[in-house]
Amino acid sequence: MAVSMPSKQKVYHGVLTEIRHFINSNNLQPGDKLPSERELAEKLQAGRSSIREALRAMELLGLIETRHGEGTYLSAYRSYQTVELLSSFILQGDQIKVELLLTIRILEKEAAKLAFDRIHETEIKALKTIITSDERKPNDRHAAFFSYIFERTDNLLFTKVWRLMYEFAITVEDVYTSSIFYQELIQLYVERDFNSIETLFDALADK
Amino acid sequence: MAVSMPSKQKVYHGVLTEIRHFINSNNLQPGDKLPSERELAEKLQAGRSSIREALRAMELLGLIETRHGEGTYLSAYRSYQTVELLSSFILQGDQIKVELLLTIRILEKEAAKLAFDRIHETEIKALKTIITSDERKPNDRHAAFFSYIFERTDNLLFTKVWRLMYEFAITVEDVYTSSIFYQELIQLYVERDFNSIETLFDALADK
DNA sequence: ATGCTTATAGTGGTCTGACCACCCTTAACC
DNA sequence: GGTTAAGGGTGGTCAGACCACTATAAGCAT
Repeated sequence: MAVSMPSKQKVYHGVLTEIRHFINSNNLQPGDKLPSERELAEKLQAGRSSIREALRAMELLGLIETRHGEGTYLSAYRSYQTVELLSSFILQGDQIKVELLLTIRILEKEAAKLAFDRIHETEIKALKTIITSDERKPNDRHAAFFSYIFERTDNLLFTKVWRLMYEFAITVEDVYTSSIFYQELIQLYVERDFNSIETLFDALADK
Repeated sequence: MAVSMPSKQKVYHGVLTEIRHFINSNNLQPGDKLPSERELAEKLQAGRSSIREALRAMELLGLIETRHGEGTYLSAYRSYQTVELLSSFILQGDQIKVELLLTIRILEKEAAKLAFDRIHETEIKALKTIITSDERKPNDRHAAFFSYIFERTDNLLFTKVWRLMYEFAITVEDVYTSSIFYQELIQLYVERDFNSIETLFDALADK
């Protein structure tokens, strides 16, 4: 019947919070350097192992990047390696692969619609250039095509979700479609036919 | 000019891979127990601290759950605490909150459409019960309502993405809408009016 | 036999100290 | 001046020691 505060928060959780605080109050940007592990341990009054547990978790989440012999840095984006490793944990059954592809298609469809008002002559020309380029592999061309579209949705979070899932997906399967599809989508932009976007993507799903 | 294999993979990365292997080959299910840290250390020929770094990373990702004095278990879902902590890292600006809400709305709209063919008399009755229940808080009612819908999309991944973002969102803002909205959506199910779902959600976005 | 209490072993949680491998800077050398 | 060597700082890893907590089993009283 103790009245004691639970307060059982693990040290590494606290460290995580402190590091975030440090990043915010010092206004650290991607690429900036964090204090060394030993320094953090002393400053936060914790063992170095606890600091490391927090740091490794952040690393796997793609929030930081550690360079042996140099230090720990705030990273801009999730590293590819991490995504691949994560995907191997999550993408185990065949069912989930189907779901992943379906989900990606949904996101791309909505992006195509969200960006509709921001795609005109200039953008259409850029999109055409992307799909006619023979430089890239099909998956990369698909990524470049939709990256361009997502950038015009004005929704960075939406874009990040898509990108994350896309990177998951290509570790296990192909995502690109027939080149006709891209051309048809572009054609809809040319004709300013918003409502047919839905239909175009639906046809893809039934394939 | 050494020919030596780089092989600079960190131990905790290897541990991660080994653990995944262990889970797969033993066909462990959510709720099952993992070997103890000391046992893993011996089995994988690694220090306990390296094991813990891998485990903590997995924990923050919501893949496992550790219970002090008991052991480590495969977890079914991400723990709430972790989501809250993660969100504090990611959701820093106001802009991203707007984007989050928009993205959630998109996911919910698509779920409402995906589940369309699986929602009839029985399901409609259940949905009505959920929104008339006064037991829950608005955010919980919203979650229950759409959880029910997402469960009928047959896309577990899609559901998980939504749930994750939803848990992010409610740590910083309200997500529920006016109760009229839910009733209108239900009405569309009653009238078997698929095409108006899109319109209904669009109206929500303009609000 | 049944139920309760209490020891005990096993588990995660944390810290310390010690090395190693690596990177960069600086000082010494040629 | 250019090259090389040494040192200090950093992450990477390990071993061992405690502590806190939980479940189980042993012992006790009823």
